Amino acid sequence: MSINTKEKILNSAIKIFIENGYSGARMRDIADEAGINKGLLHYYFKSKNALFTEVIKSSAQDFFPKLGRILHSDKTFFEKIELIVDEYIEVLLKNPHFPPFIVNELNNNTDIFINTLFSAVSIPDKAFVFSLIQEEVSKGNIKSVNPVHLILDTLSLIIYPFLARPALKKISEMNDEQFYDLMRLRKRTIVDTLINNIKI
Amino acid sequence: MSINTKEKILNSAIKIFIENGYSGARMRDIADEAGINKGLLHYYFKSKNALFTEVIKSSAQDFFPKLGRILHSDKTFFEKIELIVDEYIEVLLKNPHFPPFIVNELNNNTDIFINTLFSAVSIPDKAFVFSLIQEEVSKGNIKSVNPVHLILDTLSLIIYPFLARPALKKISEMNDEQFYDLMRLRKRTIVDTLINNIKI
DNA sequence: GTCTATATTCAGATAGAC
DNA sequence: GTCTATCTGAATATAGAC
Repeated sequence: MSINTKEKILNSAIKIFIENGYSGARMRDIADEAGINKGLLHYYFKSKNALFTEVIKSSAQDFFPKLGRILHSDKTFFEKIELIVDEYIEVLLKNPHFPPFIVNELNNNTDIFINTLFSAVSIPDKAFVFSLIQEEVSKGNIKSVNPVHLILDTLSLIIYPFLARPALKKISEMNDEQFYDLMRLRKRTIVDTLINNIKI
Repeated sequence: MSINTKEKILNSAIKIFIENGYSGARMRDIADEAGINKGLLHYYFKSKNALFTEVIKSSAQDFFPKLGRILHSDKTFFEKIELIVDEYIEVLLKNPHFPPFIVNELNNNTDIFINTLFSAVSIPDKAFVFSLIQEEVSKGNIKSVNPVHLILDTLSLIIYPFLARPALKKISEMNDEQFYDLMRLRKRTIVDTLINNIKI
């Protein structure tokens, strides 16, 4: 069945690319993972590059739309922070290989990668996020902060542990389950750190 | 001159490996960068892998020893935090490609990479860092915190912007110089965030 | 649509002249 | 020590049978 096979290839490609990066992933492995042969792979996707583009588009769908919905919701500012931390970490726990994949491609293939990403999903608008923060400042709800730093703080605290995960596991002699537990506990810690830093 | 050539190769290799990662780096490019040919490259370094090992050893020397010296110094706890943030960011500003390089190799080649790293440089001892933090807690100088989270907070805030650098530059329409200025200002922000979070 | 077999390309490694 | 030329192997991509 045509559609089924294409789906199967795409899912296998997501897995292999995300685990190994572009240059580390082999068409051979993707074909094996999908239970088909290399020829058929090229029948559905003209080239490795074309397949990769589809993978970026498809996998990024899980991440950014959710973020946008929270930012545009009618929750309070502090509730939004809490929701972002909670949901982002949950998504990453389900896709722990995603952050290193993004970092790697972003740094090795910047322009192509960013353009593909931007054309595939809607990234929350910078100006909108800035205005959200500045509004809270002028209302006197939070300290006067540079929005760039607040955004960087938030992303850093959430994402970094997933990038350092192999080192963290090795040094702390953790298994996957223990890493999982640590990150779920860390949600509270991150929210506290962020709020401690901006509350009046 | 033998020694000079070997040095030249090593410096070129550091540059090429760090910019492109292991699988992205080509022996051809390293030879070109060093102004020699591939044959000579293999004369000095038996294989790509052997050369890579030397690169890891050599480049990691800049990072970890400095950290250890600060931790073992006789400064106060808060001064140590300030020094670590300051010096770490300075080193990274001089080597902005280093964090994505480490993250990539760490995630694609975990065991070999970590073993090579540990054999090359002395990473600050986990137990020692923990005891530093716990001592401050029992002295009543800082809140009772889980050392793992404090260490993760610190590393996250310092390192993450260098991993997201290409995206940050693109979204904020920054050039290298502006990124540099942002990170120098950010030192103060990071220290404040960390201390805000642990002070009594 | 799916397969096998083959062509092509490219990077790592070696051999051998100077 | 340094070079050029060549070998080998691996991975992407294509051709063509079924």
